[in-house]
Amino acid sequence: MSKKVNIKTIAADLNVSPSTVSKALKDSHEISEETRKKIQAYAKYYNYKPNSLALSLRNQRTMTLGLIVPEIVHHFFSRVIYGVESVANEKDYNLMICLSKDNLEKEKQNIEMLTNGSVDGLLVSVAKETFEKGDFSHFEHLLEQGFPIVFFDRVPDNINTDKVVVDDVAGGYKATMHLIENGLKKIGILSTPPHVTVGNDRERGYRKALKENKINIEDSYTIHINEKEDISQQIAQLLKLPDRPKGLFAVNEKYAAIALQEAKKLDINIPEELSVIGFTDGYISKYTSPTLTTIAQHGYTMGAKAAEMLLNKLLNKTDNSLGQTYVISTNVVKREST
Amino acid sequence: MSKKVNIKTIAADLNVSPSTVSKALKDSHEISEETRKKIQAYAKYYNYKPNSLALSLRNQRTMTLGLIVPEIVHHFFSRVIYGVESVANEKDYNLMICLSKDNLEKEKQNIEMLTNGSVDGLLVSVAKETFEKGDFSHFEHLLEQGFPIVFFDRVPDNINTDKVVVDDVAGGYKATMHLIENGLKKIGILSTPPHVTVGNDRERGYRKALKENKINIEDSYTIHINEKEDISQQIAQLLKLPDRPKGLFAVNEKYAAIALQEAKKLDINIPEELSVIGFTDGYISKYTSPTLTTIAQHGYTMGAKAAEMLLNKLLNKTDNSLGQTYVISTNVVKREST
DNA sequence: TTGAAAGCGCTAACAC
DNA sequence: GTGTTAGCGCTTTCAA
Repeated sequence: MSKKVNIKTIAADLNVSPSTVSKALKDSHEISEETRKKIQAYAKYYNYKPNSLALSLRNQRTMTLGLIVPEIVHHFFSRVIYGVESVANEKDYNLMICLSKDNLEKEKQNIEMLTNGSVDGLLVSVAKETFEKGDFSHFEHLLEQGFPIVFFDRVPDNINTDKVVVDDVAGGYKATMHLIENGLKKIGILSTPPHVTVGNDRERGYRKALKENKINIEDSYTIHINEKEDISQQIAQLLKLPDRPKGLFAVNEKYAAIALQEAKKLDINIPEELSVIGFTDGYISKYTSPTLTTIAQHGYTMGAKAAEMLLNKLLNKTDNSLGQTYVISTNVVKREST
Repeated sequence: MSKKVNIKTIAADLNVSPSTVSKALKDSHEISEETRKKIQAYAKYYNYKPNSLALSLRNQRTMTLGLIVPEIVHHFFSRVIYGVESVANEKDYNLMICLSKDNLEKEKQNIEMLTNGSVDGLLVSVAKETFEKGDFSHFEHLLEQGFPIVFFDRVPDNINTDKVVVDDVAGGYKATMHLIENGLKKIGILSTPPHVTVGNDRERGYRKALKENKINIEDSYTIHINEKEDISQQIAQLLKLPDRPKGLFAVNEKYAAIALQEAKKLDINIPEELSVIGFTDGYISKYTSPTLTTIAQHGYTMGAKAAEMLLNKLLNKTDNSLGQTYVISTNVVKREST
């Protein structure tokens, strides 16, 4: 390993002091042109790079943002990451991405690790388990300390902080309206258990649309999928009802795709006999057959917006207007399944 | 912001010296039980966390690994990340993930940033553009310096370094053999342009299988997809041949999924009239209808293995056996499309 | 125009 | 058993 150059070694080799080198490298006018050129040439030749650790320690800022997501094998979060990354890079910020794997303990560890000086601020989408257990102490602690943090997508309800969310209720409403506008009245929903807020909100939108259109809400048309059991089978049950729905709103892409498969097995034609609409940022959706109509979630925009809010906090330290919430609106992307 | 506690403030508040605090916090036997307890209690109460920047600077190691991937919106890379993460976490290493977006300049920037002290070692899957332009200077530079680095999946050919790869030739061979074993002889391939090594290698495996089985290689059965044009149309052309193939090997999941869609449009029954096999780590594959038979790429294993190799370098500094290559073998995952 | 010194937060060798 | 000091790599007063 060719020995690593740093300011001190440069100074020694050139018989000047470290501070001279430091200044010369920043083109300071305090240093004579001659010395400056000499030092810069040397630094370039030996490929000097300032040590970012030392810089961060010195400047008390790391120029990196922390990002905690529940998972990454998920097109939506991948898109979010892209959004965050673009905005951060523009301002010369780097990104440290951590996975909570929807696990409370892991989330706490991530927080711990990231906030020990490694990052200047945090972007978080909260783990499922955290909601289930209702333990937000790790976040509350950070907020008390005034640590800059912006939540997105899966956000804690009772904490007053900056958030970026998708309007899930409106999304569910739009999805259902899309089916209603296509002349359907018997509309089912594949939802999550109630504690998953996004699913719950989308379901509220669904109910709202039905009510507004004076369509009776048929209890047997609502399935709260239990992911610990066979998903296909739970969906098939709905499709096997003697008076099965003609339209189906799935609160995520996976359920929608499986519904398509099950419909096929049961020889139900899509969209003729059953219209299906999903909710996501569309990845599988384009490759199913038929392709899937969905509610676009705009992950990229969400990530970009969240990063923007965080950077604002970091750069204009002045305004500490807490608890802003930015809502990303959704829209229907029409494909073949409706 | 409640003032941040550090060793110095603790020392001042407790009227001891910083080194006493430091030692007490590490349960050093040099410190009396009484003082130790007192300091530990204080630290706990005020939620003291050692500053990782300072630690890294001091210890000359960051306990974090850098990971550069071309993209993240890709199930395969997501799986790789999981693999890396698991292994790294087990050894208390953190992860810094960067995206090159298949862009040479971005890749160079990432390398620059990560190797300025932020990470102890690097895991890289090389950008497409880097291969196209053949500029590996940024990597060569690091290797000269002895910076620990392990390449995976998309690896530079002419650089003697540690690598983890999938046996793409064998994978292509297995995929083709799977079709042949199903009694097919007219087998087409949806491949990439030749400069994409993974596609090229898989295609070589395809040819090998045909040759070994004395099946004539029909030129019109090989499509080198140009992604800048309409992919569906290029695939449809193959399916519209008067004497179209009965089996189809797609070198990635996307082409396979689109082939399924096009076949459907042309009323070609799958798998009765056409068998399709893809190459990937399966995400879309499970949700198409019919579900797609694929060659499993084992992204998780690849990530885990790469991380393991890197950590080995970092932890047992002794053996610097350069240029190890670990090959991950593939296997057929049978689903409905064949 | 240049350099010495202090300090970011931490630790370890070496006093006391 | 506790404290002093120096140093990881860098910058920034302040003095020369």
